[in-house]
Amino acid sequence: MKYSIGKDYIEIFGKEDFNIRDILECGQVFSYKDMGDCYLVFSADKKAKVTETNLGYIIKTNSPKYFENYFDLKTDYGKIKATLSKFPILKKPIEFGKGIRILKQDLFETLISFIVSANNNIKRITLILNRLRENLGKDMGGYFAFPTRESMLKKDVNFYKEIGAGYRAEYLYKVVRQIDDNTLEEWKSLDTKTLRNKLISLAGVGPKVADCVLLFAYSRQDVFPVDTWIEQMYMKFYGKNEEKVLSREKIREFLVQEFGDLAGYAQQYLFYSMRSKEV
DNA sequence: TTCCAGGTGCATA
DNA sequence: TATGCACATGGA
Repeated sequence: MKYSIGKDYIEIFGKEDFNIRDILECGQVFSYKDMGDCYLVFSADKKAKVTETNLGYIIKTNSPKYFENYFDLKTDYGKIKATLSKFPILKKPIEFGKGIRILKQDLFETLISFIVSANNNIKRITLILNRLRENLGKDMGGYFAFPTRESMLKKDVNFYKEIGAGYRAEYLYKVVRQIDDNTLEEWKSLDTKTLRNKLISLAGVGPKVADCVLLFAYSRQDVFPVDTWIEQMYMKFYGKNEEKVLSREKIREFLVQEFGDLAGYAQQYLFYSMRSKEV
């Protein structure tokens, strides 16, 4: 994909491998706002404004280098889609979500966000995360940064309950005490399996949340987050002749095996199309 | 009213 | 290793 970077912008040429709606609404991220004529994207303490143009997109931001990495602009999605399209069940999902790119999100923000996401709905997840930003995030003038671990350490369990986190309040209170400021960054050097186990050891992090953090923040593609939608997808395409429903762990093992190093991408196309009822 | 939302933690066998 | 249940909250 062709793009150019300036001091305060990135210009994307072409729309085949970059569709901001697909990217933001495919379920990998909660920190954005649909403004009608553009999207505002927030990550950690940074902001970008993404507007569609005749030729492609223009991304206005003070941190173009950061968002070049965030949007994973160096990866050739045409190639990934060509390879995955050989799987019959992926043909339609890829056509439907052809503009998806898997983001490289902030580690801490992704961890906290997906802990909040567990057994929750998108609307409420966004609400809780916005309250976190407004109460604990740095005022960046017009928007709030995602809270730092340090700012979250200052609050007790009650605070997290008051902003509507429900029983996840305990998890939030605990998790910021289980890691220090460098932990998540240091874990980057670990292999996927070891890293996954480290994540699962944290409060509020089980297999599904761990896989989401691995995929959407650590850029590990050899994972396959299995949730209610993927469960349905599995039953629809693979589980027809099975006597009893497989456990999520078994489904995960099968799908990682099936798609190998591209499992993460495959998952996102499938998830997006299932949730949009386009399969 | 009941069910569900991108599940996790814990007890039990 | 696998199964069952409780867990806050709000919308459909």
